[in-house]
Amino acid sequence: MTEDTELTTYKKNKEILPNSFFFRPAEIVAPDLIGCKLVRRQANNQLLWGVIVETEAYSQDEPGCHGYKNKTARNETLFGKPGQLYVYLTYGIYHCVNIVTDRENWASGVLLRAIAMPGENERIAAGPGLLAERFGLNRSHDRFKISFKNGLWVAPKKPSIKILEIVNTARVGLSSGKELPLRWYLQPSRSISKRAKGDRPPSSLLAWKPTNCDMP
DNA sequence: CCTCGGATCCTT
DNA sequence: AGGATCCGAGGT
Repeated sequence: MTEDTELTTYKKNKEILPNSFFFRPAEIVAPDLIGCKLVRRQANNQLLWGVIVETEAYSQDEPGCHGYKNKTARNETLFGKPGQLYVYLTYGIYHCVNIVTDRENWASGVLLRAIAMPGENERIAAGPGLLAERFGLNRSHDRFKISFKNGLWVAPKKPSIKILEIVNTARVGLSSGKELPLRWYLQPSRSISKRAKGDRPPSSLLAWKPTNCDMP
C-alpha cells in the first residue's frame, strides 16, 4: 500500500476518534487511550504512528494538576476546549504532551507518557520527553487541535488489544498528588517509562509488539 | 529582583 | 546521585 492510500484509508474506515471522545473525565479517557494509535502526517504525507502504552490523568481538583490553583498564562490551555494539545516545557529541556479533556473551564487532561513504534527501538518513545521529541511536538503545538484535517489524530484501538492487561498505578515524578492511582500502562509492553517502582517488567517471551495493530 | 523546583532523561 | 537548562510561581 502506498503512503497516500494508507492516509486515505484512515479516513475511509473512520479510523479517527471523534472529538467527543475527549469530552469525558480525564480518568476515563486516560485508560481508554491505552492501545489507541497516535498518528501524525508528515510533510511528505508519510505517516508517523505508534501505539499509546502509558498515560496519566490530571484534573484541577487534585494537587498534581497544573490547573490546581488557578489559571495562568502557562496552564491556560488546560482550561480550554477538549481535544487540543497542552504542551509545556519541563526541566528546561523536555516537553510533555497532554490532550485536554472533560469540558471547557475545567482544567483537565491526559499526559501521553509512552508510545510503542513498530520497526523502531522499543525505547524510542518510552517516556513523555522522548515521545514529544520523536513526534516533533513542542511549545509551538500548544493549543493545537488534533484532527485528521490538521494531520495529527488518534485512531481507535483494535479489538485484539482487549486481550491485553491494563495496569493502574500511582503517577510518576510528582511531589504532590503522588499517591493517586491515575497512571495506566499496557502490560506487558517493553516501551513504558521505567521510573515507577513496582512496575512488573515484561518477560521476553510475553513482550508485546505493536505489530498486531497494523492498518486496518 | 531573587530563589526554588519541577508531570525528565542521561551519565557517573 | 547529580547535572543539564528553562521559566513560571511566589516571596522580598
